[in-house]
Formats: sequence, C-alpha cells, structure tokens
Amino acid sequence: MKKITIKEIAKITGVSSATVSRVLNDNGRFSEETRKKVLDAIEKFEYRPNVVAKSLRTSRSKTIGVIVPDITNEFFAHIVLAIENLCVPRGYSVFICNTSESEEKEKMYIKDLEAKGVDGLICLSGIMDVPADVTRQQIPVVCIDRKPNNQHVIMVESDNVTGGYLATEELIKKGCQKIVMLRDERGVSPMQNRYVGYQQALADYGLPLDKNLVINVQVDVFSAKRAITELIQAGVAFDGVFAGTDWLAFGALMALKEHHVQVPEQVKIVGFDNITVSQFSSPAITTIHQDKAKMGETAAKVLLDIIDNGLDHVKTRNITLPIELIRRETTG
Amino acid sequence: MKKITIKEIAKITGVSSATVSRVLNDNGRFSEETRKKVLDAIEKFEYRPNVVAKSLRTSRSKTIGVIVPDITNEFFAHIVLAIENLCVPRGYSVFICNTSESEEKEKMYIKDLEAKGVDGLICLSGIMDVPADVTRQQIPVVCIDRKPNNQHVIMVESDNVTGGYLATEELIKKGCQKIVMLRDERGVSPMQNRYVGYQQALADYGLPLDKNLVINVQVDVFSAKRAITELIQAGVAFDGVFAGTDWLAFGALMALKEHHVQVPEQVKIVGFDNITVSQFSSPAITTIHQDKAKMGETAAKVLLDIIDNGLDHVKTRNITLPIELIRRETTG
DNA sequence: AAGAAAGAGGAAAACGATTACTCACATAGC
DNA sequence: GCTATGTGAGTAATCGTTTTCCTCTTTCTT
Repeated sequence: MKKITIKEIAKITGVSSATVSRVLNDNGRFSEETRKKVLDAIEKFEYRPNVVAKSLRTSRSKTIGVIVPDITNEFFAHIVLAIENLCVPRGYSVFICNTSESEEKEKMYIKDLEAKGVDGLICLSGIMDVPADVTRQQIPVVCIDRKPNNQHVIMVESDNVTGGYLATEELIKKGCQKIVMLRDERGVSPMQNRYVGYQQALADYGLPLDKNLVINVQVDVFSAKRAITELIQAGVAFDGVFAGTDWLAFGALMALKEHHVQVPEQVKIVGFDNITVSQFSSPAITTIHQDKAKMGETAAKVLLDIIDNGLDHVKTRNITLPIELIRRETTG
Repeated sequence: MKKITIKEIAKITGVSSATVSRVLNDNGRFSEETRKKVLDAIEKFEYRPNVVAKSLRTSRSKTIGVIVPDITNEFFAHIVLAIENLCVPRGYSVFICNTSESEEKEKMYIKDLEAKGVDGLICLSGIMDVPADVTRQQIPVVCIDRKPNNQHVIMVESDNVTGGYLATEELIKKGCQKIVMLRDERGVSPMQNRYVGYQQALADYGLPLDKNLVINVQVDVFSAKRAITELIQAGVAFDGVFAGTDWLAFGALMALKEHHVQVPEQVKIVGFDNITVSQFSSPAITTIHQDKAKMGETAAKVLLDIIDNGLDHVKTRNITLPIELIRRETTG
C-alpha cells in the first residue's frame, strides 16, 4: 500500500492539491461543497499530511526544544511535563534534551535543535551562551529557574529571595538562633537568591551572619549528610538548618538522626522545592513549595506567544512566581 | 543575514550542490581537493544542513519516539535518559511523549509520531493497540517493562518473576510466615509477574497462599499506607510485606511506624525497583534492583538495529534482564 | 446592461536537500 | 591511433506541501 499524499486526495475529489491544502488549513477560499468532499476523502483514505514537507515549505516546525540538566530530577521532570502539557494541545511537539549538567552537551544540543529548525527554546540549564548561535537565527528563548549569563533573556523563576527569607524566618520564629545554610557550591542563580533571602531574614531579626554556618555542598543527599556530620563532629553549635533543596534537607536529617540529635526539638530544618519525599520523611520536612507546573506552563505560554506574535509583543521579560511555606514536622 | 543553504556553499566553492551533498555524506566520488574546499566553506560560513529537507527527500527522520506513562516517575525517567544517551550519539533525536497513563493520549501521540515520520518507537506504557496504525507504516516498535496486548512485539523487561521470587524468599528466609503482597490493581504485566514469583516462592517453601494477604492498591504512597493501616486495624496477622514498588514499600513502612510496629523486628519489608528514596528511608528499604539504564539502552540498541538492518535481522524478540536483591535494613 | 467586485479554484514555483543520469576528460591497453 | 575504463562533477527530477498569481464565473451596483 503506497503512501497517500495530498495529490491523491486532490485526484480523488477532482480538485487541485491547492484546494485540498486550503481546506486543510482553512485558509483561502473554497465552497462548502468542496470542503465536505475533501474532508470526506481525507477521512476515508486516512490521509495524514506530511509534517516534514509542510515544515520545509513553511519553515515552521511546530516544534520546540527543551534543554534540561537532569530529567531524573523530579523538580525538572515536573516542569518539563507542564511544558509538554501546554504545548501539545496547541499543536507543538517538544524535544527534550538532557545535558547531564554538561556545558558541552548543552552546546551540542542547541546546535542540533537549531539545525532541526525548532520554533523556540526553553532552557532550564542556566546555559552560558545562548546568543551567538541562536539569536542570529532569531529563535526565541525562554529560561526557567537558572539565569544565564546573558542578561537580555526572558526568565521565569520562583521568588527565591522571598523563599529564602520565609524559610529562615520560620526557623527564627520557632526559636532558632544559629542557622546553618546548605547551598549549592556551583553558585547557580536560584541558590544565590535563596542565600540573599537568608541574609535578609537574619538581618531583619537582628541575628549575625556567621560565615562558618554557610556551607557549600554538592547537591546530593550524601554531601549534605557529610557536611552536617562534620559540623557535629567539629562541635559547631547550631539549632537550625536551611537546606537549599529538599534532598539536602533529607541528608541533613539523616545526619542528625544518626547522631541522635532530636529533630525538631534540638535542631529544626527547612528545605526547598517541596518534592515528593519531603512530605513522607519522618519527621516530614518543612519546605518552600515551588509551583513547578506553573513555571513550565508560564514559560511555554510566553514562548508560544513570542513565536506567534513576535518578541516585542510580550511585555514582561522577567516573570517571578510566588512561593509558599509548607509547615511540617521538622519545624515542630 | 539570510539563511545559508547547500546552494550557497556550492556557489561559493564553485561546484554544484550535488558535489557538496556528496562531500557532506561522504558518498559518491569527488577529489580530495574539492573535499577540502567544500569543508572549508562549510566551516567558514557555519553552514548546517537543513534536516527537514533532508528528511523529506530521504524519508528518514533520524528521530525516534518514546512513549512513557509518567516522566516524573524516577523509574521511567532513568530509562528514558538511557535511551537518549544511546540514541543521540548515533545521530538520532528522541521525542518523549508523556501519556499520564491515559490510553487516549497514547493513541493521539502514536498518530502524531507516525505523521512526524519517526523511524521507530519505544513504548513503556503497555499500549493496547500498537499495530493497526503503526505496522502498516512499518514503523518498528520495541516495548519496555509493560507487555502490550499484541503478542508479536519485541519486549525488553526485567526478570520480574525471579524478582518476585527473590523478594519473597528473602522474607521467608528471615523468618516471615505471613507475607502480604501489595500489588498494582491494574494488573499490568510486570506486577503480574512479580506476583507469580511470590506464589512460586511460597509454594517452594511450603507456605500457603492466603488471598487475604494479596492486596490490590493504586500505586502511590497513600494507597499503600491506607491498605496496611486497614490490615492492622482489622487485626489481620502478618509479619512480612512484599511491596510491588518501592513507593508502596515506603507507604507500608509509614503505616507500620505510625502504629508502632517495629520494622524489621515485627514486620519485614521488601520493595521493588531500587529508586533513590529506598536507600535513604529509615530503616532503609530492602529491594529488588532493576537496571533501568540497561533496559533503556538495550531497547534503544535493538530498535536502531531493526531500523538499520530490518526486523528479520534481530534474533531474540524477548529480552529479559537480570535483577538483583539489595539487602537493607527492612529485612534486618 | 455594463463594469466592478468577489468567490472558487487551478498551475506552477518555491522550500533545501538527495540521487539517478549524464558527460567530459584522462589514462591505459591493444 | 582508437577504444575501453574510471574518475570527478554537473543537470535535473524528486520528496509533499504551501502559496502566489492567475482565470473564470457569478453577483452586485448604478
């Protein structure tokens, strides 16, 4: 059975392929009668337009690329899912590219997506070098969560400063005086902002900023556990931990339990992200909720808007989404 | 700056576009001299071949589709990542389609991918109806984990029967006599097989199969917790739980803790999958490790093999990957 | 009733590659 | 010197759409 094209449909219905195309795209003029005929034939012969040919002709691929550092990270996975859920119903397909936090892969993927002719790009990786390649081709880019070096890019992010503030404030209000902060050693932008919030809260409540309590770690459970263990063994006094992510909070909790430090009685903990595990740990982890679905959805909306209406059409270049403190057991 | 095509390169180097194409694909004859010239121009003008045009002409898209029920599920995410890691270096791009366990979405995506002209399909969703649409177009399909209704499809899966057996055996050997099994109420194939292993182990060790201890649940923490809680409240006696997934094990553990049942002293637990959380819970969960990376990699390899060499070339239609018991604290 | 406007639809040129045919030329064999 | 062979490279058709011009009716306006 040979592949059925627009020409076959044209022949069958006795019109030209131009007309079939017009019916298909509801564009141009044709009578109601021909519309019916064409649609019937399409139905009957199960004709599906060849997207590749269409894409070549129109130079719009109806495809966007998403560059994500780690799809196995629940946080990113939720954002990516939200992007897909918004784009697919609007006729766009999504290429998901996992960089495994490698800048090299990131570059490779961008070239790749560019060659594929994607209509837009959403970037969660805090990519270093958007413009050189992409802006020349005028491919619109929206970034989520991590801010790239280029300033002129559209950002969607949570209000990390307020998040850091609320987390720290919660600890202070519950009586903590010496609050450890566990943060990403790479200094990516969201973590920086959380740290800013932490500092502000300390200042507002008249607590000193003790640099010894600000610990840079790799973002994984083991590093956090190790860091807190070292703190305990070094005899450093602290009564609160603001962990930059929930997994870090989880690691901290493990270390404390292992050394028979009571949580929340002796030390209180607040995490960040509100991933699944934080509600199920015991004690359950107080955390800052990021609305991942909203982040993905917003970014996708803005991107499609730019694709359809041009960059000038969009008003705000910097969208900050509200966060929320979720009180659980690690703060009593 | 206008887009630069193969013709521009041809004009610049003073050859025809045919020659440029030959150099590009290293196919046909040309002198070393022209090769250099062409490659230089390509480099200099940063020419990137238009994949869409190429795809239209060759009717090979160098693209495969992956249909996954839930990308936010760590288990699937790892498999998908492995697929990507194998395909991309070989020049294939991957469309990841998330069905959210909806059969309707699944169908929609398959049509979509077909229209897009993907060269192959990997399916993790236990899709009901592969063939009607896809086999006509001769698109090769490989399934992972869940077996679809059609029998004649290529499968890659873990040895779930042995997994179920090992899990149950571990519990028995550690002294359990009354072993609850928590399984997926939807009866998807991997879970069925784990159940088969459970039955076999009971039989081999002379324990009766008590249908009251086989509980169908939704696959989430809450359902598992609720189910175990109900068991406790109903006064049903049990001393072991074989949970069909680690999240179920986690839920079971929560319920037991809440009712001050000692784990592993009074009740032992074994999970399945070996996801991140199982090693970090307290007590850490004994589980059956599935090699997710290998699953994805194997499926991708087989698929690309079929794409390149035809279906007849591949020898085995059913690949079963070994699993491994990971002993942790919930079995003492 | 004549001209304008609008409606319906066809022909053919793109879009940017690949590739089956050519063909010119050089070399070799006789 | 003449034919066979091989090599490098060009011509043009093709993939399946969309879209720009046209053309031809039909209807409306005055």
